[in-house]
Amino acid sequence: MNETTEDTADAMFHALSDRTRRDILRRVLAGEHSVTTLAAKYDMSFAAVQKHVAVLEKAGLLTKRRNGREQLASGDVQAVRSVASMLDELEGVWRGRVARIEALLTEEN
Amino acid sequence: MNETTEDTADAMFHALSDRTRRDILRRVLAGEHSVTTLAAKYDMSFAAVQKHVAVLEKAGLLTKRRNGREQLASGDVQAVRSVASMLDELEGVWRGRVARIEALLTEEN
DNA sequence: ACAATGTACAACCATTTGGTTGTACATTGT
DNA sequence: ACAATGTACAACCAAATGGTTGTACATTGT
Repeated sequence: MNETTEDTADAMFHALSDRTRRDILRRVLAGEHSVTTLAAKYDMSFAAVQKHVAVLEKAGLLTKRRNGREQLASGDVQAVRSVASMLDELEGVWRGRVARIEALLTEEN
Repeated sequence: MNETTEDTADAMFHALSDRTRRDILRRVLAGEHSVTTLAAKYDMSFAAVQKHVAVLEKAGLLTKRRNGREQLASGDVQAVRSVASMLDELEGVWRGRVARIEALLTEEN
């Protein structure tokens, strides 16, 4: 678990901790959307939505590509999976606990 | 996706967005630890660690049980799995995108 | 050439976060 | 009875967060 990994974990979980950002991520995982198109869906300023997109982008959960004057955002499923695998690691720790308890119980003495 | 679900998602992802809290969660998933035992592991005040434990508890990722004057904290693997399933849902959205593209490509016309 | 569109970013503001110290209180051990 | 231990919580503080408005700038359409 190096430092960089923890930094990106911080960024990813933080990005996912806001419901507007999770909703944006759902939309861009389903297909490309321009920032303006996304902004139209929410009851807040364009700048606010643009910031949310930037947070998702910094966390690596979303990428943008230029198309004329539009910025098309797309969800990065690989990044989503990497978050899932962090949780798997946690579940693995728990399984270790259970395994140790089992070992104690079946120990012959 | 009701309101309460989004609230707990907010709380869980937020709780996971701090490396100290993820570390605490790892420890308590591996086995019960008192708050004081946990606090000893980190270079910060007892109160700070106690707050982190409270955040994890509020998010439902950890439960406490009293044992004399100690509070023994234990990780809730079910909660961890529920976070994982939220990510699965997101991945499902992405798979839907791919499926739609595939359908378009194999469409006969 | 110029207006309209799409984006980025700065400056600002209220609230939340992550830390601190100090205090209070219950349980335990002597 | 009293000291030590384990916990909770309030009050405080600096920094980050999530929102706003305003400005600047590139691209497109007429």
